[in-house]
Amino acid sequence: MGRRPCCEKVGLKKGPWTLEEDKKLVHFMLTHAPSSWRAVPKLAGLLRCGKSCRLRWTNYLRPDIKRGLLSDSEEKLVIDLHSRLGNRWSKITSYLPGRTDNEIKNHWNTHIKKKLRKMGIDPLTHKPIVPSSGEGVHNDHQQQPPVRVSATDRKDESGDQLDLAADVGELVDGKAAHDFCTDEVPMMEPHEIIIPCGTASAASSCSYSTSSSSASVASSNSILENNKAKEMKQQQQLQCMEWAESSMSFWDMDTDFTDWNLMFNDGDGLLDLDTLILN
DNA sequence: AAAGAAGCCAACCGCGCTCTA
DNA sequence: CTAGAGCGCGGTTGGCTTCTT
Repeated sequence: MGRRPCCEKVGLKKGPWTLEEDKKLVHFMLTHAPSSWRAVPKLAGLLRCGKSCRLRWTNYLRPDIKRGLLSDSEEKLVIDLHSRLGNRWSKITSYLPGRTDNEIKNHWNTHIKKKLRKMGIDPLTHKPIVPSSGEGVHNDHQQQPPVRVSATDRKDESGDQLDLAADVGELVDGKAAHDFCTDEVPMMEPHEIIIPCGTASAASSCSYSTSSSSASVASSNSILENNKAKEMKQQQQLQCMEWAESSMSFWDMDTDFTDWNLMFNDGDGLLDLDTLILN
């Protein structure tokens, strides 16, 4: 039995998003609390599939996204997390507030991999590359990459998040033992602790989690739909609407989206939404 | 200045998981 | 218990930009 496509592909637009589409999606997301992504394009007046909308929102349009190059400390954190988690980008991203899994993944593939190789570290295994005669610089066959755990295995990692969080804390404190040579990849110093951009009250008061880039509105909503969370939902929807209303002035001004980077990212990559919104 | 190569990243694809009826 | 719907995730691709010759 073949899997049905996520939506009827006929007549749906693909490829790069236009300014108009972005506007529609952002406006919709800020003014509604959609219960399913499937319904989003229809309700927002977009000729896109729900999946495409979710991707565009989570990877590009979300207000709490921190754009621009990863800082050194972020990069170090990614490297360390990758050595522990492997290619579990969403997991890695959850430790980098404001970053998206797609962004981290791209950055890993285009920058960090090269950097590590240059430093003599195998990006797969995080072990020093041992040049062997007759073969390339890689010794992938000698070292297994971080074990990719199955979903069922992941269930057994119930304490994973907390344990790793503690590890990251240790990492920040410089106490953790590392799989790779710390001489070559300096660890984070305490002063390098990243202050989540989500501390901007505007972003954090909204239901969009800043602790996990993959925490989409949909996932938030699926949680919120839970009876146990109804009360929270009402509260968060109110907060979200407050944010939306206050921020809608952006859209009323015939906003040029190219200015968004400036709006949501200052030179340090830290957001100052409070200032922006309150003004 | 032009052409080709390399780099980069947004977006797509499809699998697997969870939830629900 | 089962099947279907929907979502999240990771891998891959396509096309634009920048660099090199």
